Amino acid sequence: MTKAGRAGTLPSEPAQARRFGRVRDAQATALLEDYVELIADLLADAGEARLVDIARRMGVAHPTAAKTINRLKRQGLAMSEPYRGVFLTEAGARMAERARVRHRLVVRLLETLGVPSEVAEADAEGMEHYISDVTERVFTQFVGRKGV
Amino acid sequence: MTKAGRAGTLPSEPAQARRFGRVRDAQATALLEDYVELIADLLADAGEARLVDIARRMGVAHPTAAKTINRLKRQGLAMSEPYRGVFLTEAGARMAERARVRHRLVVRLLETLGVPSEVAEADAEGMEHYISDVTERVFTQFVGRKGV
DNA sequence: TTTATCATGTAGCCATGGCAACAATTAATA
DNA sequence: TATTAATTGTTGCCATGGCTACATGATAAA
Ligand SMILES: [Mn+2]
Ligand SMILES: [Mn+2]
Ligand SMILES: [Mn+2]
Ligand SMILES: [Mn+2]
Repeated sequence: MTKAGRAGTLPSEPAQARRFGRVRDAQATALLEDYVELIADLLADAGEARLVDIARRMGVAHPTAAKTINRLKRQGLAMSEPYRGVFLTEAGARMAERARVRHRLVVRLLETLGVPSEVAEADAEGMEHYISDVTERVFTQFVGRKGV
Repeated sequence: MTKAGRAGTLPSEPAQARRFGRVRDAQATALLEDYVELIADLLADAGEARLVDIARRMGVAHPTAAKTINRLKRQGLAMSEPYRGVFLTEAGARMAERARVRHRLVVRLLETLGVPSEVAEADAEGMEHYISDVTERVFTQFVGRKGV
């Protein structure tokens, strides 16, 4: 037996496996997205993105930030000379821009639904990485229809 | 200089660090939540939760699932005897229930906004772990007002 | 121009979460 | 019952993403 049950709430095995696989993929890029987004913001806002500032804003020790930045460089998303600040490649800048758009969209969606700004910012920082293109379009429509 | 800029889009340093810290915390428990939720579903649906089935549904190799289940046991969320299926402790069952509620809520919210069911299920699998209590309440209100 | 401070780099440690390969046990079938 | 198949366990590998401690380079103060 053990196979019968009551046709429960479980999705099909391949479908569920696919979903969890997509979550793993998204998780793998989530941190990189946050880094390039932050670097872009620092460049725009302060003219440079220093390791110390990146580390402080991410809330991690500086060697942790250094390692992640090396990973960005290996993946062709960032560049830097020793003891100089960090810059984004074309690809990095594109990723940052997409991340920024999605970030602000999710914040706006949450605020439109009535979530307080501070909470919206906090929750968006996690949620933003798991939104598909389809959902992104739906969100855009919704915040357009409602708030301005 | 380098400090001036144009009072840009950046949040305060401590606020931003706090947010990223919360994201890291949520990420750390995300996988555990998915496992206990799946185990609960398998128990309800098939009467037992076997390692093979868990691994297949998670889309990972069985040693990967075995390691995660050991972690669940270490954290007092699951129990199992060698070569028998996996069960949840009180704490594990509670976590599963909360995960299940949030999962379905996020799916319903997305569907209510007009996201197709299949996409809603996929996106919810990632988003669900980053929703604060406040946002959860807002979502509940919203789907209550709208849907049904 | 020394000297002190600050920023960056580097090494090594740990836990997580993937994998493949092989061993041992349990269940199914011949 | 004996053999085969399936399940579970175990080991060892890798990359990621945290940390501390220490070395080195650059900047600011004395
Ligand atoms: Mn983020
Ligand atoms: Mn962001
Ligand atoms: Mn999930
Ligand atoms: Mn879930």
